[in-house]
Amino acid sequence: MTTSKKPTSPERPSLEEAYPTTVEGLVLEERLGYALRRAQLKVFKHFDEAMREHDIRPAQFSSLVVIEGYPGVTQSSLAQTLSIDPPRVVSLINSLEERGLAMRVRCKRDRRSHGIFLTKTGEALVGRLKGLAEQSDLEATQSLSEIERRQLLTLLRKVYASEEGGD
Amino acid sequence: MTTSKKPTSPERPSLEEAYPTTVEGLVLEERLGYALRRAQLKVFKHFDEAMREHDIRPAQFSSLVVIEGYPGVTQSSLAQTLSIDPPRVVSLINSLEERGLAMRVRCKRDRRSHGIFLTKTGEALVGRLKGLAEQSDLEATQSLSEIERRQLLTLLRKVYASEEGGD
DNA sequence: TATTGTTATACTCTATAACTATA
DNA sequence: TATAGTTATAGAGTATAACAATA
Repeated sequence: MTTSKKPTSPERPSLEEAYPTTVEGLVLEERLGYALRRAQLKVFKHFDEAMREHDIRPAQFSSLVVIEGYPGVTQSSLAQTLSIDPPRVVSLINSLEERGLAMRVRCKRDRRSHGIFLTKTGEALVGRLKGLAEQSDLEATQSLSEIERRQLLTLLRKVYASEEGGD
Repeated sequence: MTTSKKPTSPERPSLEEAYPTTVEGLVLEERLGYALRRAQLKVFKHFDEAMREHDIRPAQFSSLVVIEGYPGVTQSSLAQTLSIDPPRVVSLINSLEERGLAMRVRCKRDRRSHGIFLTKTGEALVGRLKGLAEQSDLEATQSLSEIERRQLLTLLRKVYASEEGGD
């Protein structure tokens, strides 16, 4: 319970000479957070490669897919859906708008909010991107069978979907 | 194959008025990268809370655990093990050394390299932290049964353990 | 007064290049 | 020359506070 932050003077280990060690097995591999981060790094690396030709970042892709599914979605709703902060949505939509992929349309009923829509260009691109993303996922998880891949997706959803108050 | 980057002038959607939409189901949820990121965010949030009292970041925790398992590990080996870059290891070890948790010992055989060891303080702390981390993982995945949790860990390891050249 | 979107800011994480000291 | 560690730096991603326009 008490904060053990007070550093004692470091005790020198008994041996005088450091010896290089080869790290193989790892207690760390029992930790879920570690496994999640490593797996995510791998999958995202593949994703980056797949999207490089179109210069699309993960958050941009996610935004495009949500806007496609919910044309006219507001920025605040998008922020909530992707669980990112409103300021991030601003630069995100700016980048999509500058590239002619999406556009803001002022809402007449409530002139504070903007609806976001895909342009024709954006619609064409997101269709292609979804195919690339799916292919990238498959390549990144070649070591899994189709059944295992579905199991993994189900388990991950079960983890993040369960809200317990804070989120 | 061709890069469809040339943005055409954005076509205004047919409707004049944007309407707020409620986002519920999501095609995005079929994407592995998205599910991984969301699950990781949740697990890491719990981890942060569990470690706040000791002011320990995920990378610091991982380093402590590896050093505990492999006393005298070199910084380059640690970088490789955690798949982070050497410059990151420097500031990481600096922070641990400043807090009296770990220390560099110059290797006599090859005076370029340092072996890293835990201090007595570091050893005591990492023992406590491992317990907190395990408890945090359990809390973050309350929606999973014990069997499902093991399944998830196995699947994740299978994903990131398979090297295919690039990593 | 509350809400949508925005600006400004800062802090962490990450990646790269260039330097040093040793080999 | 090659390697281990270091320094400096810059780019993402993320989080917060403060502000403008509108309700």
